[in-house]
Amino acid sequence: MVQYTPPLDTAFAALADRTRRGILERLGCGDASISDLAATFEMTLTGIKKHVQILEGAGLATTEKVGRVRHCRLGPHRLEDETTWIARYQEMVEARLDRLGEFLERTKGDQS
Amino acid sequence: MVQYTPPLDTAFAALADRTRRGILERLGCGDASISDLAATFEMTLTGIKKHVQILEGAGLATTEKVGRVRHCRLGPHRLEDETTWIARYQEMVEARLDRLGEFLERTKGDQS
DNA sequence: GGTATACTGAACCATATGGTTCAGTATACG
DNA sequence: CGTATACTGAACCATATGGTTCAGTATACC
Repeated sequence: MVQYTPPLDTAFAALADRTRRGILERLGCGDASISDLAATFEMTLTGIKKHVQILEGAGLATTEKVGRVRHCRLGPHRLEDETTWIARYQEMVEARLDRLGEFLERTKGDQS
Repeated sequence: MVQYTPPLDTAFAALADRTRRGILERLGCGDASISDLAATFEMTLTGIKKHVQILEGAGLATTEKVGRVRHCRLGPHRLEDETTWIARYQEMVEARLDRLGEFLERTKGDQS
């Protein structure tokens, strides 16, 4: 079995790390180099590079090497599918609560 | 250092697995037992139980043992913080694109 | 050309993750 | 009481993850 990893997996996994979310927030304030990020998050260049690669793999960051510095920026992925999935989950939870409320409503006058 | 795991980590990590998302979708159609889920996802009871525990830890599912069967249902967590985080990310990406567009607009007439 | 800077890659390490098996325990039911 | 069912827990396993160090390579700058 080839066990293809679905995009939702990679995006959610990328977001499941504090440091990576931090990097994205940092990039929201403007582009940064690997060194910049390493300084900000007190981590080795190699460590930061791995995180950036994961973000890149998930489409949440893009990088471009200019001279000896690699510039990192946000995007291009907008997390549409992830948003949709979560919205559906929220609807399901709501629906469950609605059914519960309905049940309570129905049984309220039913007491013998 | 205690290295406390932030809630966003656990929620996103819980969502980063195909099987766990499948379980949540299944629960959206109605409560299910461990055995039900094991049959649906062709996995051992133990395997399913681990996934359910992770979902429970993330607040995405609740379970209650009645007799010998454990009933699993959705909720209570509504993923509000996760939604908020993603929305902020999306705003940042938009803002980045806006700045880029603005830059292109500004330089368009600037050609020597 | 020589030196400092910025990154890269391989190797390594500890721990986490996603799964299994197998031997229980607890409940239901004839 | 005996047996089937439903789950649980411990042990184990392979691989992934999140980090490091160290030895490069490539670019910038005097």
